[in-house]
Amino acid sequence: MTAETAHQDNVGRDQVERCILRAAEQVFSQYGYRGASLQAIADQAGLPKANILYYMGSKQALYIRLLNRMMSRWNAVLEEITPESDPGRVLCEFIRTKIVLGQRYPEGSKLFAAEILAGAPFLNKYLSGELRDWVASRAAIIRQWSNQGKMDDLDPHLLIFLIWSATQHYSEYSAQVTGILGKEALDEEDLESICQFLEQVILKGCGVQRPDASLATPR
Amino acid sequence: MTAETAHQDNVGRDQVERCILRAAEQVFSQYGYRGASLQAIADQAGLPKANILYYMGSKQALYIRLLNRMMSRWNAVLEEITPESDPGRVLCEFIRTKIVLGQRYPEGSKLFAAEILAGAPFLNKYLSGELRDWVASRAAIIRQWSNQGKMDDLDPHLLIFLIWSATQHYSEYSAQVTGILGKEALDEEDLESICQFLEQVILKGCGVQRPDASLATPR
DNA sequence: AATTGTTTTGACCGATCGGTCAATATCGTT
DNA sequence: AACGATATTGACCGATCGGTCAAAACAATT
Repeated sequence: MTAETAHQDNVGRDQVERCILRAAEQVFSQYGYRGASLQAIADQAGLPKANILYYMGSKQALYIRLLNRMMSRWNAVLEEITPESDPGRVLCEFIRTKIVLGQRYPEGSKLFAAEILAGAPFLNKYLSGELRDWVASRAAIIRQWSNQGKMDDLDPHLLIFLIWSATQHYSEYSAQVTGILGKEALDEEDLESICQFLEQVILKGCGVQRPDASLATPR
Repeated sequence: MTAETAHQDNVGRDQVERCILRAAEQVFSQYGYRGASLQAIADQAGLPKANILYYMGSKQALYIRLLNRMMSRWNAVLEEITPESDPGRVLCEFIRTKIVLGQRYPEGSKLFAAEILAGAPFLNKYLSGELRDWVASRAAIIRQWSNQGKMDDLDPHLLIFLIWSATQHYSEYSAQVTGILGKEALDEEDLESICQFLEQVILKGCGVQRPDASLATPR
């Protein structure tokens, strides 16, 4: 048996839809938009193919719905960052949050990655619109930190890219990481080591002091 | 017109094969193994579909041939590394080489990425075999550098992953990077900035001195 | 029990998939 | 000019693609 089916004992639309979305996320993340088939999604969900279309309308609508859901999951990241924030604390939180998100939604992360690989045909407006603004505003704050002497003078965009890539690696490239480390999967201990490593190297590399718990600013 | 075709004026097998491989690399890198179609590859190469199969045998054989070609391109990286090497020099070369390879073979890089995203169905033996050994041997040398006090005591595997992810980002995620930076493509100047940034942050983050050209060791 | 609206699903559509094959075209050798 | 070897290509195969549709099953209200 592959996954729990929604064939029986469902109570409402929501449960069926969630089941479909979960199945679709798995299939799309593995094979990308074009490589995924509705039949494979239907099999994964334990439903006939026609039922998928009844609930989701079309393959494209289902795919876009998954993309939007994944984007919304990332919206909470780095929301409350200000020029007065402690860079070390913020960067640590950034790294940790990205790692956790990648582990919580590995299929969603891979889905996004596949979309970018394909040239972002459905996301180019988002990338050069909302996301660009998001990055620009955070970059401006990081720039201020540099000017205040809180950290080295670095291109904030490249710093954000560095943290993105270094953290996403462990969800999107999990097949490579586990293959090389010889593990079935990454456990909590591994993830903690990875967070510690990235915090240490990146913060030190930026000339940022690690946040000291005993001297922690209240907020 | 999309690409130069091999339809006319070819001189031999090699040229036709190279034309097919180039077209196939483009299509596979965008859509992954399952999402790519032989018809799309044929159109890209300017040849009838049957001709692709005549030269390559099957879709899978063509795909595996592309994977092998990409792996062989990476073989030269970090070949001549020893415990006596200067860590700063080696890491800089590592970063720079990976960036250059990613720019020279962007489709190949994306092809590899798509294969990993799909769970590495064709590469799992390579990942947990040759590549694991390659990483282990380099990790052992990095470990010795740490013991010699040449750099901080860090998990060498995670350091290699960091450099991989940070550099590959600019080829595999080029759609995201250019979208956010608002550029058509990355030029030489951008790439030099990226190399400088990564060298500075990662080397400093590892406690490695940057190689000073004026004090350069001869080899 | 009858009626109405919502789900479920198998059958089916034209298009495209990877792959085969035989007919044709081209070429090098004699 | 004739011939065997190699390339090229359109036609075709069964399977699968995304999507439609109507009939059946189910649920809820009267």
